[in-house]
Amino acid sequence: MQYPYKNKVQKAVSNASTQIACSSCNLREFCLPADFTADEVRQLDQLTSIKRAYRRGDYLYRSGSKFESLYAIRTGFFKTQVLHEDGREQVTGFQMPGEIIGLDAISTDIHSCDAVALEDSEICELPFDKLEELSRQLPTLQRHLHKIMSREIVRDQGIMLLLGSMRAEERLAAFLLNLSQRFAARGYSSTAFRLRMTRQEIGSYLGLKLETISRTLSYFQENKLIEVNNKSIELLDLPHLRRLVGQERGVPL
Amino acid sequence: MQYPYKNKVQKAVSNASTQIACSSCNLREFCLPADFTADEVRQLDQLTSIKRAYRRGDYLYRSGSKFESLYAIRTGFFKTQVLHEDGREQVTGFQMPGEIIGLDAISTDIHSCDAVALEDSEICELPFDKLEELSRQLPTLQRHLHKIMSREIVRDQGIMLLLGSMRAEERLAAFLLNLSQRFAARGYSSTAFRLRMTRQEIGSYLGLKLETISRTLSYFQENKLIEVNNKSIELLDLPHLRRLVGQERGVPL
DNA sequence: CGGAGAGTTGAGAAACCTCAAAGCAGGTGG
DNA sequence: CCACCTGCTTTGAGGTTTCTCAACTCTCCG
Repeated sequence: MQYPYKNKVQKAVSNASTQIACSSCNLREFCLPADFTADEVRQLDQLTSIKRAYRRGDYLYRSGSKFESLYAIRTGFFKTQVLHEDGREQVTGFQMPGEIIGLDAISTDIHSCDAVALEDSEICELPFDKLEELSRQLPTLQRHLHKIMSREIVRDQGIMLLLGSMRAEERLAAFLLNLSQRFAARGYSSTAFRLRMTRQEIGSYLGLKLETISRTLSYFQENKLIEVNNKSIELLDLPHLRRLVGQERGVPL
Repeated sequence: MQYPYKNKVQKAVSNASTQIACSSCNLREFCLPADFTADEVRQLDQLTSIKRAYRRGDYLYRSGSKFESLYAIRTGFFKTQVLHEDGREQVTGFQMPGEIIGLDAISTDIHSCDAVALEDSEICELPFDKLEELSRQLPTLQRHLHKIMSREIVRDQGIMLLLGSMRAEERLAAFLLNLSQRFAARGYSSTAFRLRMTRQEIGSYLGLKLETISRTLSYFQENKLIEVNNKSIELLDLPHLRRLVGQERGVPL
C-alpha cells in the first residue's frame, strides 16, 4: 500500500470510464474525452507499452542526458530539480501518478533538470517520436498533448506568482492546499496525507529555507490549522488555509 | 525607429537565410531549419497572414478571454502578467519581436494572463486550430511548435530558480544579461538599450519592490557595472555582471 | 543499539519591505 | 512653446520577514 491514507472506498479514479486507452497506465494526463476506434486504442496501448520500476532515490533522468521519451507516472512520487553551478538547487515540482515528466527536454533534446523518485515508483515510458507521429494521426491526441504542455506553463506561472509575491505562510498554505487537491483528484483523502518530501525539498520548491518550513508548520499547528507529525499531515481548517492564500480555488502548483 | 540603439550594420537577423516562411513576420520562433516545398511555404504564409497593430498600453488579450490564436510579435514589446484577486500582480514575462505569446491559454481555451503592449507594436495572429491542422501535415512544423512550448517551460524553470534562490543583485544582473542577450540575438547592441518597462514592472517580474530595483541599479552604477539614465541602460562590465549571476551563460528568462 | 539523516527551536544578523518626501521626465492643453 | 500635471524614479529611515548558525531531539535503518 503506497498510500496509507487512501480513502475507504470512494471513486478510485473519478472518470475511469473515459479512461479508454492507457487505463493500465493510470495516465490521468492522457485521459481523453475520447472517441477512439479499436485500432486507435491499439496504437495508444502500444505507445504506452514500456513500463519500468524505480526505487526511492533513483534518477529517472538527469540534467544533460539525451531526451528520448516523456514519462508518465503510474505509481509513486517524483521531484524535478534544476541545479545551479554553485551547488544551489531548486526543486521545480513534485509529480504524482498520472502526471507527465520530461516536457522541458523537448526544446533542446537534452534534459534540463533531474527527475528523482521520492518513493518506489512505476513509470510508463512514452517514446516522443512515436508520440509525435501518432498525434499527427489523432487530432484528439495532438490537442491533448498541447494541453498538457500548456498546463505545465500555467502551473509554472502560478509558482512564479507564489515565489514572487507571497509570504512564507501563504506559500506553505498554497502548497498544502495544492497537495490536498491533487490527492483528492486521485481518490485519496484531501485532508490527511503523508508528505513524500523533506522540509529541505519543500523549502527549495517554495523558495524558503528548511527552518522556515519547519517553523511555519509548527505555527500552523499551534493555530489549529493543521496537525503535523513528521511527514504526516492533517489539514484541520481548510477554509482558513484558503483564506491565507487569498483565494478560494486551489492554486496550480 | 523603434530601437534607438540599433547596431550600425551587423547581421540584422543572424540566420535570415533559413527564415523561409514568415520572413515578413519576423517570426524568429518559427525560423525553421527547414526544407519546405513551395506549396508548404504557401500554406505557412497563409497561416501567418493576419497582422494587427497595437498602441502602447493596449491589451493583446486579457485573462479570462477566449483562446483563439497564438500571437507572434513582429515589432514592439509586450509584457504578460497574472493578477491575483487581492490586487497583487505578477509580471510573468517580457516579450520581444519574434517571440510567441498565448501558449498558456491552450490548456483551458481561456487565457490565464494578460498581454499588454509596452510600446506601439505589430503582431501576427496565428489561429491555433489552423496551426494544429498544418502541423499534422508538416512534422517539421509540429516539432517546432513543441520546441517552442518546451522552451517556455524551460524559461519558466529558470525564473523559478531566480525567484527561489537568488538575491536582489543576482536577480537584476540576470535580468539585464538576459535582455542583453536577446537584443544581441536580434541584431541590436548587447550593451546599450532602452528599458521598455517601469521599475515597478521589473520588480514584479523579479519578485522585488520597485524601490529595491531602483536602489540596486544605483548600486550597480556606483560600482561601474552599468550606466543608468532613467530607461536607458548601458552595461559597462559584462564579466562582472555574469560573475554576479554565478554562471557564464545567459539565463533564460 | 548506534549512527546518520531529518526535524525543531532559539537568538542574532541580513535582506528586503514600507512609508515618506522630494526630484524628474514626458505629455497635454492653453 | 511653456506651464503644469501626472506618473515614474530616487533616496532615506526604520520595521519585518526570513536567513544563518547552532544546539538539541527525533526517527528510521541496519
